[in-house]
Amino acid sequence: MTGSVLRSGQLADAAGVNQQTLRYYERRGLLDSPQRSPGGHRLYPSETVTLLRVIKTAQRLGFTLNEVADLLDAGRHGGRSDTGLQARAREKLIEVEQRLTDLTVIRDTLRDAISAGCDDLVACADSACCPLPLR
Amino acid sequence: MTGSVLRSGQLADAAGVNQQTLRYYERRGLLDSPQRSPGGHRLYPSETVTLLRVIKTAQRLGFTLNEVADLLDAGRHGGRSDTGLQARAREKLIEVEQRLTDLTVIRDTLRDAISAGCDDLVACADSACCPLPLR
DNA sequence: TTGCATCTGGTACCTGGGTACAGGCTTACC
DNA sequence: GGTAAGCCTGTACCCAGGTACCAGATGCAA
Repeated sequence: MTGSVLRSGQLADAAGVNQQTLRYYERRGLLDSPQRSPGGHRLYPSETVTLLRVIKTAQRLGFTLNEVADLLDAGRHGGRSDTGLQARAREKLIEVEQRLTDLTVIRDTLRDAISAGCDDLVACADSACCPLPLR
Repeated sequence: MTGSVLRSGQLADAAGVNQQTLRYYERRGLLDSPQRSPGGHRLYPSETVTLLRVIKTAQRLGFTLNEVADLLDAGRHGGRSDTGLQARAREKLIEVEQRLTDLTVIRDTLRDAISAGCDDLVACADSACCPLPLR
C-alpha cells in the first residue's frame, strides 16, 4: 500500500510544496537523498508525503528548519528525552509564551496610541502626554 | 540648546545604534542626508537622536522599516488621517491581534503535545491519538 | 521516433534588518 | 606637523526560508 514511488513533481503536488523546496530540504538534511532512476531522477517512497506533513506541522509550531532537522534525527536514532520532542516542545513553549507576552505589550501600546489620538510620531516625541514609550 | 552638531560616531553612541546602521537608514530613506564637513564627514543635528528613538519605538511596535519611512513621510508633509499614524496603527493592531491569535493556537497545541507525551514526530504521524495537527 | 512534459544541477535572487571588512581620507590633539 | 582615532565609500556577507531561471538531459506515450 505504501510501496509506491513518487517523482519529485508528484511528491511536491501531494505535499503542497514547491519542487525546489524538496531539493532545498534535501540540502538542509530534512529529507534523505532518495533513490534515483537510471537517468538520475529522484524517486521518493510514498511515506515522504507524511514526512513533509510532519515537517510543515513542526514549522507551524514555531520550530525552525534546523530544529526540525534535529527533531527528526532525534526520532531516528531513538535519543532519550533530553533531546526528544518532549524536551524541545517544553523549550519552544517557553519561547512562544515569551513572544505572546511581548506581543501583548505591543498590542496594548498600539491601543493606547490609538485612543490617545497620536497622529505623528515626531510630534509625539516632543509631547509629554504621548503614551508611546519613546525611550 | 538643540543647535549642536554630532558626528556619526557620536550619534550612533547617543542613540545606541551601530554606525553602519545610520548609513543603512540613510539609504533606506529613514534619515535625510545630513550636512557634511568640508572633508565629507557627516554632521547631524542633535534632533536626530530623537528621530532615531522614534524609529526604534515604531519598530518595537511591529512596523517594518518601510512602514516607518512612510510614517515619517506622512508626518513630514502633513498627510491627513488616511495615511497618518492613527490609521496605520489601527491596521497594525489588527495584524498584531491576528498574530496573537495564531500564537495562542500554537501555544495550546504545544501544551497538548506535551501533556499527551508525544516524543517522536514521525511516530505521532502514524498514531491516531496524537493531538498534533499533522494535516 | 518524435515530441512534449518533467526533471537535473548550478547559480542567483528575494525579504528584512542589519553587520563586517578593506583601503584610503579627515580630524583632533599634543 | 606628526600620529592616532575617527570617518569615508563600496562591496560582501549574515540569518531564515525559500523561489526563479537556465540549459541540457530524461521519461513516457503515441
